[in-house]
Amino acid sequence: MNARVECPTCPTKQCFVQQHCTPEWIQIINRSKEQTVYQKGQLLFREGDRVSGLYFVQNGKVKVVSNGLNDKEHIVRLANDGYVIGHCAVAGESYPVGAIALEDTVACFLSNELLKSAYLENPTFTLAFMFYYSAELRKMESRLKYVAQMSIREKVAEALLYLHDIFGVSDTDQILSVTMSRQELADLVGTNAEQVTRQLSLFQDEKIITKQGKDLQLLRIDLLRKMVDSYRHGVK
Amino acid sequence: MNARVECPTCPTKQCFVQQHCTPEWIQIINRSKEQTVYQKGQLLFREGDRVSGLYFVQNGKVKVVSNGLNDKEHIVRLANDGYVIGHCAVAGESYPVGAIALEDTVACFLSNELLKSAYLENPTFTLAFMFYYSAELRKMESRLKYVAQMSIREKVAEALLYLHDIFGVSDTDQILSVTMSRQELADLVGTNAEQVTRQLSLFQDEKIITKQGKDLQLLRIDLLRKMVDSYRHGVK
DNA sequence: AAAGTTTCCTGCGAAAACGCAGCTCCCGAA
DNA sequence: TTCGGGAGCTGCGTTTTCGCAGGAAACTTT
Repeated sequence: MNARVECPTCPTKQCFVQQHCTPEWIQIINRSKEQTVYQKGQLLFREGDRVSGLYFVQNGKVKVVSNGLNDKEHIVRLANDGYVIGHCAVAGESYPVGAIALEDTVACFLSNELLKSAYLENPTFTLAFMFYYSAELRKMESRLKYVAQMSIREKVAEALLYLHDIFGVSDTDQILSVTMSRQELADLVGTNAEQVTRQLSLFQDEKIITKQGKDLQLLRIDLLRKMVDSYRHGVK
Repeated sequence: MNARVECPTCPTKQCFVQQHCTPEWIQIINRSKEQTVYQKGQLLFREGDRVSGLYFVQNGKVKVVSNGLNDKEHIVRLANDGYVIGHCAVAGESYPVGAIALEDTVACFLSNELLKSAYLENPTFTLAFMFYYSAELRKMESRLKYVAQMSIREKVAEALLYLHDIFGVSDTDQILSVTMSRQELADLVGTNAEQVTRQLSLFQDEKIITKQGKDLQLLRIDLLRKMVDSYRHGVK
């Protein structure tokens, strides 16, 4: 097993703790945090569990899912290194979603009690969270619009761009840094695996993407973006 | 015209300013705020405008919209008394959405500069915003799931429940406190006016709702909730 | 390398959603 | 009371999406 990562020397620099807490608080949080290694496919928490704190992704990839109709799961959002999972909650609330590791992942758990004190003694920490949630809200509103009005073709394009935004691509050959099954992609955009497959095949015919084994290479991100952008500006 | 409403005596008790700022800060904000009366249909701000602060709805109803394909507008969210509109933004950002009064509305505008000082000197004010945005984010994630996977029937049911949650109904006869056109309902759920009309007619046939002139009376909220809940728990 | 398992691909009929077109109803103005 | 305009309603043909089913490909296990 890997050694525990200590906050003061954590390489995940975008973590709010490192960015916005005083050195003393970084030490306090480091002592109190619960660091866990999750295997691919393992649950960080389950839908319905009592919310008792927040998870900070130190290293890895996580999907946040919610169960819909017919055991169909809906991917609510995806998280990469430095992202926060779980919402700040008032006492007694339970998660409306579950979180599952997409690959081996290290996450740090901070309890609500600890966070509460940290909020009050690190004003910019709180402010950072406020801005973070506000920004996430905006992104979500944006996605809502897409999912509500776009065709399957546009939805799949949007999903690829979303993966690109969150996880990025390899520097050299534009291969998406995350591997998702057709079903997972479908769960992300709200359709079924067949439609996703069909659309990806079409994109491949059009030389917009190429399949490299299980991975996807984005040849023409500009065209993908155009599909969604033309939409965004009301001109098709 | 109506007289200006002063913060210390404002009847909208759920406003964050009144709830979480010190008396001195309530005075400061009261002096600095810009209070405006918007006529029904008037814009608070336009999509693309530079973000320079937040709008607090003192009294009225507002829809936050974003333009999609073919001039189709998408209603991102609805706001009632005490709700906050506009996100906290980093410098230079512009609104991805516009806001339009659904009926005559009084809103107070606070500039980013003022808010910044208020945040730093009223810790619980900041914390309240953080929780607010977090809660809104959760709601939005939930709506995203619905909109992504539900049938038109379920979407319309969800929309009625959403209106019920935000604006409520008259105490005596369960008539929705807000009047929206078929087109606006369609913009809310991401479909077209015809489907909404059809579905509302079906609901009326099933004695789930009744039309009272332009208004809707919700006879069986339990059945509407069941449509969405059964969905939520994966059992149809 | 062969067998087994899982994921992916694709054709096709069924179902849902769309959107036009024509009609009715409601409300305000003359 | 009548007229005109706008919103709402609904029938129907078209398009899109769905989802099953059968086969191909890829990955695992022995």
